[in-house]
Parts: sequence; C-alpha cells; structure tokens
Amino acid sequence: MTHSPLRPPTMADVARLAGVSHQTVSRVLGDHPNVRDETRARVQRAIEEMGYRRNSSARALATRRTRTLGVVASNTTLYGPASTLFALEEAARAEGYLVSTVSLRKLTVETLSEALDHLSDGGVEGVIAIAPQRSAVEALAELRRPFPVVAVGTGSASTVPSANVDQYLGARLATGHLLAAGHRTVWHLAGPEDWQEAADRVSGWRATLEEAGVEPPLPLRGDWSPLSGYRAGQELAGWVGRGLTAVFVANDQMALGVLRALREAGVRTPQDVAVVGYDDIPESEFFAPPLTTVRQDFSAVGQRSIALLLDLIEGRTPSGPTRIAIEPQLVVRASTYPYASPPGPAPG
Amino acid sequence: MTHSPLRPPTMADVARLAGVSHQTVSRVLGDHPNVRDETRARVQRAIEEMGYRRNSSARALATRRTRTLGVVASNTTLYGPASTLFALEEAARAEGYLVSTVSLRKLTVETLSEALDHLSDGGVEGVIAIAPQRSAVEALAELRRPFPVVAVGTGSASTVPSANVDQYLGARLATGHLLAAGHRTVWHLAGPEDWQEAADRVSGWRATLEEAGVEPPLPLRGDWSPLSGYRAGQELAGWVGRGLTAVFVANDQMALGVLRALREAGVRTPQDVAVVGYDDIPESEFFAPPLTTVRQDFSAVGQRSIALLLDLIEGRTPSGPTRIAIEPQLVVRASTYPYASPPGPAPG
DNA sequence: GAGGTCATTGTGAGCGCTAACAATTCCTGC
DNA sequence: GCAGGAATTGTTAGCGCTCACAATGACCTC
Repeated sequence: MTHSPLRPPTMADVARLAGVSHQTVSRVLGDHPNVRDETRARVQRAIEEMGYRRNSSARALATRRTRTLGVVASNTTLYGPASTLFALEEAARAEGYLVSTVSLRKLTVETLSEALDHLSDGGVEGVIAIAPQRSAVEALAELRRPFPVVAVGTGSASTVPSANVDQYLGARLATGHLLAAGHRTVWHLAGPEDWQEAADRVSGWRATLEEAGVEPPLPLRGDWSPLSGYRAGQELAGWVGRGLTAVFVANDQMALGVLRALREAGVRTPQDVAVVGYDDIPESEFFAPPLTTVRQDFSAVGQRSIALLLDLIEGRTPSGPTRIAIEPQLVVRASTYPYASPPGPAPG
Repeated sequence: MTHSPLRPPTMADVARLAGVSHQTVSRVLGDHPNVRDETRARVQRAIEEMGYRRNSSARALATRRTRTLGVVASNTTLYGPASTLFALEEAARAEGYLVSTVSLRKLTVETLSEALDHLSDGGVEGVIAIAPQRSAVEALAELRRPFPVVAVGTGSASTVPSANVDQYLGARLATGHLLAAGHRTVWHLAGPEDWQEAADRVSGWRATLEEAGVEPPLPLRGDWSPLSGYRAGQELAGWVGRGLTAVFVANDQMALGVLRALREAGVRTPQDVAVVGYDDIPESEFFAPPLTTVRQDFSAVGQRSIALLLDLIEGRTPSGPTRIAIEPQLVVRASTYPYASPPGPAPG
C-alpha cells in the first residue's frame, strides 16, 4: 500500500515521495515549462503511485475559479429543451467546465431566484437559462445576480445576452412552403401565449401571409401537448370545405394530435389538408403520415451560448453579437406532399 | 455603495461592519444556538447590507464536503432516461445537494472513466450512473473510483448498489394482460441485446408464456427507435393469420412504428392484432389507436437512489436494501381493447 | 464578595492549493 | 575559470472558511 487510506493524498505527500517541493508538483500538474524532464518524470511517477488527484476546492479557493457553469431548465422532456440541455453540457465539457443543473417545475420569479441562489451557493461562474416563457425572461432581467447569465430559448425577447434559433424565420419557411404548394391560405395552431418562441412563430406565419396578400385567419392556441393538438384538430376539421386546406402547427407533438383528429373526422392528409409541424422530433418521420416540419440545430445553440458565456465570464469582448440567431431548416415529408420521403433513414 | 465592487465581500468584511468577529458571523450563518438575539440581528443586517454570500470553495475546503453529486447519463432524449435525470436533480436539491451532469454519446469503459474523472475533478462526493447498457454496468464495477456510485436503469444486473423499476414484473403485467384477454400467444419485439432492461423484459414475457403452457415464439429485436419498430412491424404483419394476434413491444416509440406498419399492411389494431408498449410516454395516448403500455415511476427511482447514495456517502448503514426495486403499473388503452379510454385527460 | 457556572464571543491554526518572489543550479562565452 | 544570465527549484504568504479552544462577562450561590 502506498499511503494512509484515511485521507486522500495531498500535494505535499506527493512532493515528499518524489523528493521535491509541493510547488514543483503543482508546476508539473499545471504543465509549466520550466521543469527538468527528469524531475517531471519522477513527480509523475509519484502521482501515479499514490493515485493523487488535486483537491478541487483548494484549487478553486486559491485561483478564485471554480470552472463550473450552471444551467437552469424546466423539467419537461420536451424535445427542444432536453436536447439543448445535452448540447450545453457537451459544449461546456469541451471547454473544461463542469455543468450543474437545476430543473424547475415552473419558472417564476421566485423559483428562478431560488435556482440562481442554489447555483450561486454551488460556486458557478456563470449561468445559462433555458427560459422559453416570457415571464421567465423578465424575471431574469430584474434579478440581481453576481455572475453573467446567457438566455436560451427566449426567442426574440432577450433583454439579456442570448442564443436562439430564429423562430420567425422557421415559421416563414413553414408557411412559405405551404403557400408555394398552392394553398390559398394557411391556418395556425400556436403554442402558449406566454412563450416568446410561440409568439415569434405566429409573427413569422402572419408576416408571410400578409406579404402574399392574404388575410390571416385567427390562430388557435395549444399548450404543446398532443391532447391540445387533438382538440384544436377537431375544431379545424370543422373548417374543412370552408377554405381550410393547410395548417402550420407550432410543434410536432401538437401536430400528432391534429393528425389524429383529422383522420378521425375523415379528413385525409395531405390530400384534403396539409400539415406542417415544428421541431423534427425523432418520431415525426413515423407519424401517419410522416410529418413535414422545421428542424432546429440545438447543438449549435449549445456551442454558441457557451462560447458567449465564457467570453462574458472571462471579461473578453464577445467575439460575435450578444444576441445570436441560428437558422432553422425545413424538412419536407408526406404530410404536405403525398410522395415525399418513404420511411427509412434520411438520404445523404 | 456598501463595499468595494472589485471583490465580493468576505466574512471578515461582514464581521467588521457588524462589529463582531468573523467566527460570530459564521455562527449566525450556521444557525448556532449560542448567539445573542441582538448580535444575531446585527450580523444579519450587515449580511443583508453587503449582499454577502459564503464562498463555497472555502467552505468546501474547510469542511471537506462539497455537497455536490454527479450524474452520468447518455445523451438521449429517450423518455425514461431524461425523466430520471430530472427526478434525480430534484431529489438531490431537496437534500441541499447540487448536481453536476455529464452526458455521454456512448457508454464505454473509456468514456465512463473520463466522465468519472471529470466529475471527480469537480469534487463530487458521489455519483449516480444511469447505465442501462450491460457493458456500462460492467465497466462501472471494474473502475476504481474514490466515491460511492449508485446505478440506475441497470435492470437486474447491478453488481453495484442500484435503484430500478422491476422490468421483469412490468413485462409480466403486459404479457399477462394479453393472455387474460384471450390471446393464445404473445409475440415480442425486444430492445437491444446489450440493454439489461430489455433482457429483463424478455425474461418476464417468456416466463409468463411458459407458465401458461405456451411455447414462446422467437423474439424480434429493435433499437428503441420508431424506425426499427416499423421494420419489425412489417415482418410481424406477415405472421398475421398464422397465429399472431398479440404483440408486446419493449417501448412506446417502437410500438409507434409497429402500429404504422400494421396499418399500412391492412392489419387492424386491436381487432386483428393487439399491441402493448412500455414507458407511457406522453404521446402514447394519442397514437392511432391509443396505446396500452407500462408506466414507470421515475420520480420514485430518483428519490430512492439519491437517498441510498447519501447513506453511502455519509457512512450510514443504508436504511433499506442496496438493490431497490420499484413496481411498474399497467395502463390499459384502446390498442388492446377497442372501447378503452377515449382521448382526454386520464380519469381520476 | 469569592468562587463557580453558563452563555456568549474571540483567537489561532489549519484545510490544500497557487502566485509571487527568493534562492539555487546550470550553462554560456570570453 | 569566472561573471552574467537563464533555467530550475524552494519558500512564504495568502485564498475564505470552520473547528477547537481560550477568553470574557453575566449571573448565581453560599
């Protein structure tokens, strides 16, 4: 055995074994240039032998850097937020940072404030807030916080630095696609009013119609769930034959509900009504029929937002804008065009 | 202004303002009993005024406790793992712990080892590993690690302490339900071979059939994705009319693919073939038809596993078994019984 | 009013590391 | 063969907190 099993070995223990000072050990660990090869090797061997690892708390205390970032998320398994979470962690780890997460059942000023306190007590150097609800963004802006915060999923409503997929553009792609296919107008099933991204999608949809000289119908509202989509779908079915031939649904899960309601009402998709979703969840390709939808690059959101946050933490002038927009992409399938995409892996 | 904006205030700063020693401030913060009310109030006021917060690194160094737990997860947005992740964080936070996550694209000995190192460098006191793949459990067992580890999602294969939903029982519920409905036999679309939970579901299915005196057919294999379910569904469709009337699918997403393949083959569900899934993802209720499935209580998994981990960290004798099993629950819908559950919120 | 007890507060020594500087050793070149 | 500089190593002082113990003072008791 190499050392007392009671306490993990310290830098001084390693130094003693290697016959050097603790500072030399520190230099080896910190990859400092001015250490003789022979010495370095001896220290390495001692480290190896004792299974030594630096104590992160002591290091953090001395350097005033914890190399930890916080993430505040809501605890939904919605595809978008969950994907963003993973992308954030991966990007942060690539930069050598640890990520601590707090997931909230609902985002209010109180819960957000508690979450930031919890993270602050954990010593995070900065926080990414996945805050799609407008109220959360407002709360974020008014909270005093001792570290930089970057918001994500806030659509166009960011009063704080942010990285977002351009929802307005995504909605334009979806709506434009339907108009180009010959539909005279496009209905819209929107997400919750409180979500800025939902509002942005409404704006994009409305603007596209207006530019085409079409008076937009009144949008319906859902809550992202398949159930709300199903209910809206029943209502939409009642308008078939009275000018409704195309619907842009604000997410794929609601689109699933719409498809079911239409089918049950004897309405065929896409022959009678074309449907476009949003998100491109893995299941969309297997809906009946496979769903045309808008894909968002969450991985890019993660990387860009982490890069921005690190710039802010380290006091650098951000290398780009502090409100980052990422382009979404339209994925065409059979729900808008009967011969599109037979089931199978995407080509290319 | 209350203090130099350059450095956050320290305990000594607060002490000076309140006219006491730093130790008294520490006592107030630590809710020590022997502090005069008047003093306590004065200190509180000083803390408030300076916006003081304890430095977590210094605290961790002095107490040798970081109050941080690590979680290793794979970066899928699969419903089960993602739900478990949130449940874990919530349970840990309730106990005053911060949670740092590492999400891996694939779980191998190398990636797992790196993840544990990364967390170790972050000073975690223990780790929860969401390790559904058998290889990951094995890797976990052989890695030397300086802190306790509790595995989750490992099915019955836990060589380390663990908390799991009883997959064997879940499969029995599903299979038994189909037999009770009068089906002569039940086919099975299993998950990947490497997943212990998939294997446990196979065992439960097989045992139930054998007890009923039925020779189990050869199970099909999928990879959890809707696409793999679709392909298996096409194969299953070929057996309709030759004894196939019921299928137990190892997760809901594959069941979605199966349903579509059957529908395209002109096979009706549940009249020609009944289908049971597993997981009860939020969408299941809106499949065509709504899916009978097995629900798992991830929140319980989170709470129990965190409690177990904290017992291990604090050197207590665990208050319960170190291999915790949680009961799943069957949810009956129209995919096995044509008049079950009209769409709408679940009753009760 | 001396001695004892208790509640309250202060003091000093680390926790294990890094940063700044001091000391030493090793080369150069002439 | 020795000054001068660079390379290498050691020494010291914190980082901001908690713990153990010492000191103070208030309040009793006889």
